[in-house]
Parts: sequence; structure tokens; C-alpha cells
Amino acid sequence: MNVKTRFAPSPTGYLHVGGARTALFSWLHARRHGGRFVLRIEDTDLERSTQESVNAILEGMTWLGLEYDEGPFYQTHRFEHYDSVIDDLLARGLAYRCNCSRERLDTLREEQMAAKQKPRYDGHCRALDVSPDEPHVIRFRNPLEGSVVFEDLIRGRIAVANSELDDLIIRRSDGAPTYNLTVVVDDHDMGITQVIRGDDHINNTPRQINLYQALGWEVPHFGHVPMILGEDGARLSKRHGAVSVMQYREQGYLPEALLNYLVRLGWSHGDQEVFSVDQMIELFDLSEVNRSPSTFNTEKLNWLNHQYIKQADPARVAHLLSPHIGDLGIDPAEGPDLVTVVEAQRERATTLIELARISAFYYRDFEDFDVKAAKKAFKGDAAEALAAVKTHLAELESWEREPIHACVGATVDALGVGFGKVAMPLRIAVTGGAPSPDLDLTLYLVGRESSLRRIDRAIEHITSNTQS
RNA sequence: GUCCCGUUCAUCUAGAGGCCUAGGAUCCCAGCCUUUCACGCUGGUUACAGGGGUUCGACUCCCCUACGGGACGCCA
Repeated sequence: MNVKTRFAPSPTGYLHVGGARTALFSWLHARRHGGRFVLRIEDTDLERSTQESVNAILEGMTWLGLEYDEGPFYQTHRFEHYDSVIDDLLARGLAYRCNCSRERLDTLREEQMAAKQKPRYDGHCRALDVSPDEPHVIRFRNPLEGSVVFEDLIRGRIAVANSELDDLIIRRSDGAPTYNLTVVVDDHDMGITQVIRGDDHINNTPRQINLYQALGWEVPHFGHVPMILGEDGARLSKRHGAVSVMQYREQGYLPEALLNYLVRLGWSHGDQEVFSVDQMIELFDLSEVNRSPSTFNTEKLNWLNHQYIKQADPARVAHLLSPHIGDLGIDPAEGPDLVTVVEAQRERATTLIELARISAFYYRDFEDFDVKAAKKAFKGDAAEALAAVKTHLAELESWEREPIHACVGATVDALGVGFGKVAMPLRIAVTGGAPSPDLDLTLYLVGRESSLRRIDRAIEHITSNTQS
């Protein structure tokens, strides 16, 4: 069978992580089975849909690398088609006009709630033959008896009695079709074989299946993925922090890290934690997706991002890092090669923002010494040690790692002290206390001029502090 | 309220009746490594929601309860 899946967001906001994971699962299923992946924009709600949202969703999909084979299709471009389907249902008596007022519907709902019943339309207009000339909506004539049973790809068997369902509106009084109709028409027309979507749609599925059957169409398979909760156990929303996929890019996350985090949320393959996209495609299976909701955990995302920053191609990381360096007001061209800096610093940062921050000292003098580091390093004879090592460094013929290393060693020998007595103050003098790699590499990258200048600054700092 | 769905460490999860004195990962703690910070390595704390069955045996199957979530729109 030719597999075809889709992602069908409504453009009423950005692409959030929940939607992104649903899209990922859907995309993975298509890729895994050599099928096709369709992007469809469900914009039948004219009030809330915006072009900016469409752009934001497209941007998020692109950043994550979830490329689609068909689309984006827009439901607003297909209204004529939906109309013909609705007219057909009407002609065959499978739908009917209803002119119940909103007031009547409201009181009906209230009465049913008061009577501890599930609120639903009572079928008042079913046999009334409302005139097409007066204001009306079109309702689908849902079967009254029996039940709808389907085998969910993730949840297993789900059964709902038709007596629980009511006659849903498929065309509004303004003539616009509604979601439950358009989704069925589109999934059918586009040849979707597996409808993979959030589990907030589980309750819609039985009524949609009734629609498929009324239309004489083959019913696709359904897979409802559980939702993502915030750290407090409530549905993930803005108040939990970043929910937009693009916010993660801004905050210095790598797309493959987010993807890896998302794929492991509700799905696993034994004890494996790190998956390349190719591995996900090879191993992902809908039947292994969990049935319960999972909580979004930024700490684990951070760990994964750290892993990816460490193992990714340094040139690529440097490329992704440069805008963040720029945000600090630094031009990476005016200092050591950014790729080399990335290689030196990457195991010390969990995000690109952090990487930029701890790498700033290579490019410009830091403002202040880290208080704790300075207190620890600048004690005893630190000023003397710095003066001594500066003299040696200033005489160096070539500013390379080996000579720098030898130079520090020579100073240690000359002073007859432990290596740390010289190395510690020197490191803090040059870095200000930021995490840094080998001392000789650090000095080499910072450069001779800046290093010597900063040593002077440190000596000044120490003497002024001890005097006061 | 009614219907649908769910419930293993703080979090993500493994577990398809005996392999479970419940495994891995994140977080946290301790130690090692070390010229800073990290990386890395070693070790540690922490979980089968509760109650009934079924069975020689249940985290695994069934029922009930509790708790959590979703749906109940002329939103999607």
C-alpha cells in the first residue's frame, strides 16, 4: 500500500512543540514506509487564520527539516468542492437544513447539563424540511443506532455508541464548511492513508468515520498521539516558557537536538537516547508510541543540545554561532578563527547563546573578573607570579602554543613554585574567569597583545585591592 | 455532569505472566581525572496509584476505586 500522511495545522499561531512532534511522527511514518507527506493548511476559520501564522509554521517546518512532498494546500481554496459534497449529502437525504436559533441551542444545552446529560443537538429539524430561503445551517444526519469502532494505530480499539453523537453542523449559516467535513473531504481527496494527529481529535473521529461511510469512502487509519504537558502537568502553553519552535532557534538550540528530544517524548527504542534523523526514519514505529501524555523537560533537551553541539561539525556550529556572537556586539572577523574557538569551547556550553557568552573573551576584554575565580586565584604572590610570567611572555619570539607552554613552565621553575601558582592567576587574568581550555591554547587564541594587556590589568587589580 | 482516553523513579522511558532484589537516560549527590570551568569515568538516592480477582506465579491479564487529561462550538 502507498503510505501517505499529512500535517494539517490551522494557521492561528506559530508552530508549537506539540504540533511539531505530531508533524514529526507523521513525517517519520511516511519516510519510514517510503510514502509521501502532505502539508495542508486548515484555514476555514476566516476570523482567526492569518498569513503570518502560515509563514511561521512553514518557517518552523523548514528549520526542523520536515520537508513535505505535496502542498501546502489551503482549505479556503477548496470551498466550491466542499459545497458540492454537502449538496450531494443534502440531495441524498444524509444531511438536512436546520434553522434552530442560537438561543434555542443554548437553552437546550443548559437543560441537558442540568439534567446531568451530555449536551447534544436533539434533532429538532431532522424531519422539518426547512426552506433553503431562510437562514439555516446544514447538519449531517448521524446514525441513531449502533456504534463506531475503530482500531487506533496508537491507542488500539476505541468504540463509541452513535447515541453519544449528535447531528453535527457541516455548513455554517454564512455558507462556510466546518472542520469535521473539510477534514474528511480533504483526507479522502488527498489519498491520506494514515491520519496522525493530536489526541484532542479522538472524540471527533467517530463522527468523521460516519461521514466517510455516508459518502461511501474508504476510511483511513487513525493514530492519535498523546499531548505534551508543561512541567506542572497542565497542557503545555505559553506560560510554561518557550512553546514556539522558532523560540528554540533563538535560544541557541540545534534543530537536530529538538527533533531528537521530541522523538523521544512518547516514543523509545530500547535504551537508545541519541538518534540521527536517518536512524529515526529507520526505527520509528507508531505502534511503539506511548498512550499517555508526557511532560516537557527542558533539562533533558539541554543535555541533548549539549551532545549535539559537541559532536556536530565545528564549521557548522561556528556558522550557527556567529549571529549569537553578533548579538554580543562582537565581529568574529576581528579575532581568532571562530571554528577554532568552537572546537576549544564547545564542551562547555549547552546552548549557542551560552557558547557565545563564554567565548566573548577571545574577542574583547571582559568587563570584570569573576568574583569567585578572582578571589581564589589572586591571592598570595599572584601579582609577582604574573609579573614574572609576563616578562617571559613578552620576550617570546613566536606566539605559538608550544613556546607559550614552555614559557609558563620556565616561570614556574624560576620561581620555584607549583604550576598552579602561576597558571591559575594567569588564566583568570586573561579570561576573567570564563570557562576555558588548556592554558597555552587559551593564551594563543587570545593573542599576545591582549594577553599582555590583560596581565597588566590583573596586576593592577590585585595591587589596588590589597592596598584598599 | 456525560462520554472517551490515560496512570512504572522528580522527568523521559524499558518491561508483551516467571529473565524484575524493576533496566537505561536526564536531574541531583559523592568520588576519580584535572593548571580554571567543563568533558570523561565510577558509584549513589528515587518508581510498578490503591483494592479486589484470574494464575503455581502479575509491573504485565480482568474488574472496581482514586487521580489526571481530553471532548461535549455555526474553533480546529
